[in-house]
Amino acid sequence: MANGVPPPGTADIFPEESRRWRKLESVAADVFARYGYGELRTPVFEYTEVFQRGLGGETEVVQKEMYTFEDRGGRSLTLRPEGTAGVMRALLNTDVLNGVEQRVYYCGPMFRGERPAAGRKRQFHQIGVENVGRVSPELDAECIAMLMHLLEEIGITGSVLKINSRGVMADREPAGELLRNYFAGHVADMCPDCKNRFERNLWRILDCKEAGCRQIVAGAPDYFSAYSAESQEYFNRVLASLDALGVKYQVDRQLVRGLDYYVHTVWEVTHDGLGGQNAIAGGGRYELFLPDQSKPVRGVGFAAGMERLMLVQDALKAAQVDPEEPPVFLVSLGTAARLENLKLAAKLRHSGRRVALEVEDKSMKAQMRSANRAGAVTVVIRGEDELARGVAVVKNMAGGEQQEIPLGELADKL
RNA sequence: GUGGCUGUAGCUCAGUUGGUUAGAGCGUCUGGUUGUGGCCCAGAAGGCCGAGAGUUCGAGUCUCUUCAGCCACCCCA
Repeated sequence: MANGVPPPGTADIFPEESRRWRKLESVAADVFARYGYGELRTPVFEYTEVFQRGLGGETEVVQKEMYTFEDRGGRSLTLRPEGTAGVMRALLNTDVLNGVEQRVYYCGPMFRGERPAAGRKRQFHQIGVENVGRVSPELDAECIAMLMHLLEEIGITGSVLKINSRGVMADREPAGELLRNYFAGHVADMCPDCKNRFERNLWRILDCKEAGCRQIVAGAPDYFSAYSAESQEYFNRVLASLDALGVKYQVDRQLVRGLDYYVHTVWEVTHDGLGGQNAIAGGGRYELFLPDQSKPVRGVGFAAGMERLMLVQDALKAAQVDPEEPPVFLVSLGTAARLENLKLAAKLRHSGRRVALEVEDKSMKAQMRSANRAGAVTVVIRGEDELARGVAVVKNMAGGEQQEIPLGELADKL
């Protein structure tokens, strides 16, 4: 079991790689800040009802992918499968229900009990934003534009934005009726999943990938025309705003998305070269009902899968990391020198420098090797002789030249 | 939940029709005379060959089981 292997669908991220994660997070934070978004950190688990009510009991995520457990107080808790519900729960402590705007972003681990595959982990990480309290097509467009802006800043090119409208809740019935009447005549030819969807989750038939179902879907009536005039106008204004912002999109009437809380605008950003999991980000406008609340929280937002973003960066050879400052390496000859170097290291570190040194008794050759491997640009060498004379030898690794520096001037020369 | 592929040193992998002490490259460590890295050379450490059972005189190699990983379906980010 615990043979250095983490549980299925989880991963250890070692320092070399976690630097990439930090870079991605910091670029995102920087971009979001320009749009007025601040970070909101919420717990990784919530009361189970938060997700059950928030995401809708019919969603597959809720039905079969949640990590739910009981705590010692007998409360049912769930590891968050997505970020929005918890953020909404937290924002109940603000005035969002009265229309006061909140702009927040989050990032961190999410948990879904799926079978792992390329770009799909059980503990995966999302970076997402929520704009809550206001309802406006321009806001939806700005949110989408911000997502595309982020992708641009992290070097992801060639992604495709697909967009659609789910209408408002009141549109579901008439539009759904139109689809139901049409699909009713084709149920016999559908895949087993879609036969089931026909009864329980009609709209999901639209994005079935089964060839037979897609053919049926291709002939489906234009449900958008069954939406209210307001819903149609809302969507058209989103598109107009995107045009104004120069954001390219494809209207895709088959785009439905798996979470039940979406209304009006929904979108998804895909990128090929990821294998089966080609969605790198998705979002939309939502009305989310929380336990004990009669009014829904209204907002718009998106989430991007961090692992997938990095996979795309890999494919594009666009990985970003901040260069590390090379350390000063202290070489010690003898225990007395080592003790002095330990003190010197502490002093330099307190003044902000990166310092590396060998603390085992090693030959000078071995220490120099370590210095080289550590990428040191300057090396400070001290032995009995230097100690006695109050100097240190400073060597430049690139050119190889070295000189003696009095201790008093040492800090300035490094 | 269903299917396919794969499990041999820290890493990437070889291991011939089953045959003695299991290999390479990279990495690590130590040397190549006094206190100097990268390149080169030499040497060393490091593996119950994923686990369990079976066939056999003999299994890294064959069979079964199991676990794990990857990939696909599904679902989604």
